[in-house]
Amino acid sequence: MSPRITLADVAERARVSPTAASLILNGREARLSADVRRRVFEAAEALNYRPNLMARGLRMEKSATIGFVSDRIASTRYAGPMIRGALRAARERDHTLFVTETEGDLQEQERAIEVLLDRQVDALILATVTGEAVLPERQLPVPLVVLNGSAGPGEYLSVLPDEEGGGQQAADHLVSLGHRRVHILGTSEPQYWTVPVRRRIESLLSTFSKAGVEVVKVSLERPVWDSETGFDTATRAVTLHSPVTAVVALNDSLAAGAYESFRQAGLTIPHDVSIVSFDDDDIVSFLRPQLTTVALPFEAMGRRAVELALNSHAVPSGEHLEPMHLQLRHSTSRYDS
Amino acid sequence: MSPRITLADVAERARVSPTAASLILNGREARLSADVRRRVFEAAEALNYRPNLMARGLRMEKSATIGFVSDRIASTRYAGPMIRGALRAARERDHTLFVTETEGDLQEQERAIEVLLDRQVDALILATVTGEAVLPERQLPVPLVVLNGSAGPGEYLSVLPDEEGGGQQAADHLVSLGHRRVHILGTSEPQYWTVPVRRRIESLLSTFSKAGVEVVKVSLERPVWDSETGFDTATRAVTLHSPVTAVVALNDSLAAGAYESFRQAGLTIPHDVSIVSFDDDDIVSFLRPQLTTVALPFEAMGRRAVELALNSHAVPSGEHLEPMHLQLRHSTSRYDS
DNA sequence: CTGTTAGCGCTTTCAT
DNA sequence: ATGAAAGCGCTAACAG
Repeated sequence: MSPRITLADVAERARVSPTAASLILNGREARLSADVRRRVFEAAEALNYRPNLMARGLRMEKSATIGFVSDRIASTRYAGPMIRGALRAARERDHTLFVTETEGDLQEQERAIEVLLDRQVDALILATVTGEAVLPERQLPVPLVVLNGSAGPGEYLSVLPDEEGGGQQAADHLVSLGHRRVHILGTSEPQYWTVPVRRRIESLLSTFSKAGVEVVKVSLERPVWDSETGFDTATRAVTLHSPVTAVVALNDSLAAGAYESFRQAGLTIPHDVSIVSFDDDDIVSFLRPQLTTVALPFEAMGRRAVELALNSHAVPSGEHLEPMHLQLRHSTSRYDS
Repeated sequence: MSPRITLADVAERARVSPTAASLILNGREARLSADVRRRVFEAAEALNYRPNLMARGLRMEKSATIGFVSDRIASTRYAGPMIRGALRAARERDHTLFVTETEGDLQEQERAIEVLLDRQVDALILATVTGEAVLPERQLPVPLVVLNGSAGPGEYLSVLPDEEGGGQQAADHLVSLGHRRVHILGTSEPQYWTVPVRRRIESLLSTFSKAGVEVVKVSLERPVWDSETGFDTATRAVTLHSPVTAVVALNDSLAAGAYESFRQAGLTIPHDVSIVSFDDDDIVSFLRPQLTTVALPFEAMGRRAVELALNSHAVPSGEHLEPMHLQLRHSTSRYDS
């Protein structure tokens, strides 16, 4: 009933060739006469012409489309901001995102990539929430950027938080407040560490060490960063050792557990114990006093991923680090020995 | 360097016409000889042929694509599960999702819809987090389903949580536990109520009323459902009135605030006061004792939205309600008068 | 400066 | 049972 308006219709109405119409509507009309231009625009307007992007894509061998494949999108709050950042950057560049989720299944990842390539995406973004991506073996016909995952040895582009800078900021903050004895909440055996986690921990350790601050270790009961673990382990850290004056929680869930643990132990934050954390998860809004934490720059990372994906030719492969920022709130205070 | 393998290549290698190859690879080969079939499959396999979905879409005037436009995707945990449900349903049907975010900007919504139509999506899903969608004025060339928003007077399809059923479950639960005097935390002046909210509240009210349970009203200080409000208002409800034995929080954030409020008032959950809530937000995992809450069925809704979108011809327009489910946990107990 | 022609890769009449 | 040819809507060579 509503036959699609095509470029041919516009051209006909403007009494020019499709070529002219195409040129003009795409702003490459330097040469066309003003009168022709006007007629074309008028016709397009009158007919309410909209280009068929599939046809254009077919012809140009470019779809103005990016495939975003994520391991998890719903079950964590990480994916949302990454997608948002990617979406914004894509929109600014007149690209649209195909979004898919693999649910951590490698075979599904392969399948998703195939399908997206069949759709002629111009680039792929492989986002992970775990920090570790498994890359497709084969050579891809389009650029791939790994988002929030280390790239491994290949020639891939990857975008990661600058964990080293983040760790340093957290540690420096506590050092500058005069703390001399701290606990890092969430450390488990090194074999469990993903690359980003390792960087975070090592940066913390090295910064504290340089400042001569003592780090008290309490090994995790389970290598899981949830609030239960935070509760259990913080309790032990407070119970079993001569008191630390500050703790660095390796993520906000651990910190939330620690809050509860300290409350039950009768310890006041930040008066009795300071706490600084990582991630700046939404959940921190429930904590009182408000948690000082080093934010994971997910939105910026998502944005960066599409920027890189669309400029892969002009950009060195390897890791691209996005700065982390300390969110100063109210869970830390000066330690007066 | 790697020239795309086309159907023509496959046909050539199998020494058949493109027509035959197409027919066979699409399983409409009833007529072709077994030998030809074998040759085609072999050739496709050998060349690792993959169809160009843009070309197919152009020809078939069907893209096997759905446009998902959401007002908010990152800043709330609602969108994630809806997208996941939609993603899963789409995948099962060999469709791919374009995802966009409008950030609540109506003009951006129009723009997003235009772009998706230019991309020849077969259907549109308009998801909201607020519960209220503003629909495009004009007649769309493809089916549109409103996700988590009431559809208004138009001929649209919409998917909503069954708030009435959810409200009833929450109220029935408290009634069955013997509570006779409850507070509904989060009610503000009716002019602030969105359609879903109104249904939730009215269902609560009517169920309590039928059971002869007294509902204590405390008007909200601000019409905002966050934990601060929950804290403030719960405090007042406990302070200003003869004690209620149970509260229904209209969402989990309010409940979280109430938890803190009750704790400070020296009230134990569920011993002194029972609390049941709505949403089953991730944040509830931080609450102790664990919160009994009526889950919003977002994933099922997302799934349903694509099912409807792809079968719009065979389905009555109007609202489609997805059941809500009470998650029984540990924040309620029997009231022994 | 402008228009004609061809072709992106696919599916689909329509002949054979 | 099989293939030739047309055409989806667009843009890029190439002529004029």
